Amino acid sequence: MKWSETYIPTLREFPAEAEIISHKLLIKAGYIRKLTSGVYNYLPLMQSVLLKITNIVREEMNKSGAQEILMPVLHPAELWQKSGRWETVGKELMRMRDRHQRDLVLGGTHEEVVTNLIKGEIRSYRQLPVNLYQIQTKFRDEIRPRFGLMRGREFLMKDAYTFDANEKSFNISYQKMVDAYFKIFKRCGLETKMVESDTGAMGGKAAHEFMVIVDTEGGENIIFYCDRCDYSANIDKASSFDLKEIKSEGFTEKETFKKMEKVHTPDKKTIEEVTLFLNQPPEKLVKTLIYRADGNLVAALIRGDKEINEVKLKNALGCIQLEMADSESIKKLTKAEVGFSGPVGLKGVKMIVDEQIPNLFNFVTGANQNDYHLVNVNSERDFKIDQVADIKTAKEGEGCPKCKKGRLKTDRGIEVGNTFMLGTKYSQSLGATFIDKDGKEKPFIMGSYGVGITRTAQAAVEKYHDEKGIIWPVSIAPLHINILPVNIQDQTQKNVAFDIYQRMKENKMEVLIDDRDERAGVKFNDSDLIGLPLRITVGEKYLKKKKVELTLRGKNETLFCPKEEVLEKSKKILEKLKAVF
RNA sequence: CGGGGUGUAGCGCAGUCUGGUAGCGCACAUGGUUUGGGACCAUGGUGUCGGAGGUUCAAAUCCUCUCACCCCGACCA
Repeated sequence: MKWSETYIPTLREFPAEAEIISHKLLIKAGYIRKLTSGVYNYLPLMQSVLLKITNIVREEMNKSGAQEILMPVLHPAELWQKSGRWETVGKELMRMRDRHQRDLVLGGTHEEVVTNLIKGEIRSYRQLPVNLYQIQTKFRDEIRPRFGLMRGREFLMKDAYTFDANEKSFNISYQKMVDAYFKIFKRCGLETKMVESDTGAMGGKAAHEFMVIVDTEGGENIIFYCDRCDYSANIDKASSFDLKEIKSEGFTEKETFKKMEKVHTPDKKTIEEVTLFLNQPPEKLVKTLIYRADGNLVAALIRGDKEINEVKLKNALGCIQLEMADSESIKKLTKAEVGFSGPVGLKGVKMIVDEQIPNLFNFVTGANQNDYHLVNVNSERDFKIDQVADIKTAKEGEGCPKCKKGRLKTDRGIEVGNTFMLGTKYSQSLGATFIDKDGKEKPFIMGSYGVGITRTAQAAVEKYHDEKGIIWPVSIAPLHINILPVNIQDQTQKNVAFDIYQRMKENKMEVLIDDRDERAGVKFNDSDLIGLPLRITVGEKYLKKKKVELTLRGKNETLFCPKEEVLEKSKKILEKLKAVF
């Protein structure tokens, strides 16, 4: 490829619209351009990267026995109504109407369509298992698209769906996908961590996410892992136990119930204020948070030093919509300002408490009266608990729920893939069944598996860059080599550069030649910016000695070699780079 | 949806408070000098000032409405 004939619109300045480094670099280096919020054009270099990634995905999927298909983007609303997701997915679902006023959906995932596809056609357990996948554009009406391709409204995704006759077979299918995913990301140059995750609107029994660990702001997800065993989970799933509960006496061993008393706490609303005022540790306080779950008010209780995890709360309540109640509703319910809510005497609401609460004795709560708190409150004696559940957010340093010995640590990650154990949620709701060995009709056991293609590309940039630009892993670099004649006006330089270029092309090497009549600085900077792994500099300095320079992107060292040997040398270097992945 | 902010040349921005010829840098075009890390000189082209309405002799500037985009939060298959 000649640079002069390729659309690579690099910028001198960082774009104002981008926030994180990978987004800035993709725009500056001429890989992507925004059309509208969360929607991007992929320019030639980007398209090449995406093809590299999809090829890797395709190879590994095919190896695992999956079959590639292509399903429609446009779905009838009816299917989504049958599965229930017309309601549960809510506003993220991109909806539209046709000229007959029929509701349609722009697919953001294809469980409904794929289930419908095999329904009635796969009738026997003998035809199972089946794994179908596609690589296709997906639509999600994100509330706030951001970070370029990280959270777009339109993006490329590989999605796969498995159908099995029984749990045993399903577990094998699931493991195959997990193995394939580790291979896919590894081949893309990305180490990933597999973490337990919430199933969300997807439904099903369990789910995992594949995270690229980064230490930049691009890592949107907080993941927890144990420093002793292999436990790891994302923030919405991670559970933990509190070391304090075990260490400090009085929390687990029964204290004697003290008499409940009302104390005057003027203007002390926050945990911090009450803690200071009453000289009690935050662990002795209990927060009462009023939520609205599918329209009904719910009181959620949690220890003062913990944070509620709304995903966990939502799951525990089994509701679709969950939001903090507005202050008017709270005042009406508690007859007090927000900040003085408490469980004692609260009527007409479901009382859900975190699993730590039943172990607490003689704690402090709001009194449902302005400027008053209650001390020495005890559950069951002073108020009734309707439900106990883990509804708190895990914190770094807390105990591992799996091995009980290690402590939890945190990392920031970019979710590049996910896998869901769907069970029979979709096969049942859409009536997709087969006849099993025993002659009985049963719903398929399903799994679904996604890889964000565009997100993976950006995750690689977020992971591999320096102050000058992108440093692509060789396996997904748009091209391998950039030949840079320092001064294209110089006939010798030009001839040598083009000679190398021609020979490399004849050898099917992936090569770009910067044949632009630009000054050296511009070319060097652009070369670093677009981030091809190997640069071959042809300049006056060393040409006199019949030598050209080989420079690895991201490394400072430069190798000199006679121009006759550059082809072999380059091949060797690239082979070595490839071997790393 | 709530809070904050921005829309002026291809890109980055000034000008808006205090109404009076629409600017700067980069990029672009032509000519020349230069040529190993974002050159220099000269000349030149470039705008519905996001849109609509209003106030005014006069609006990028003031008022009303509206659209788009960005950030924080809620949300996230």
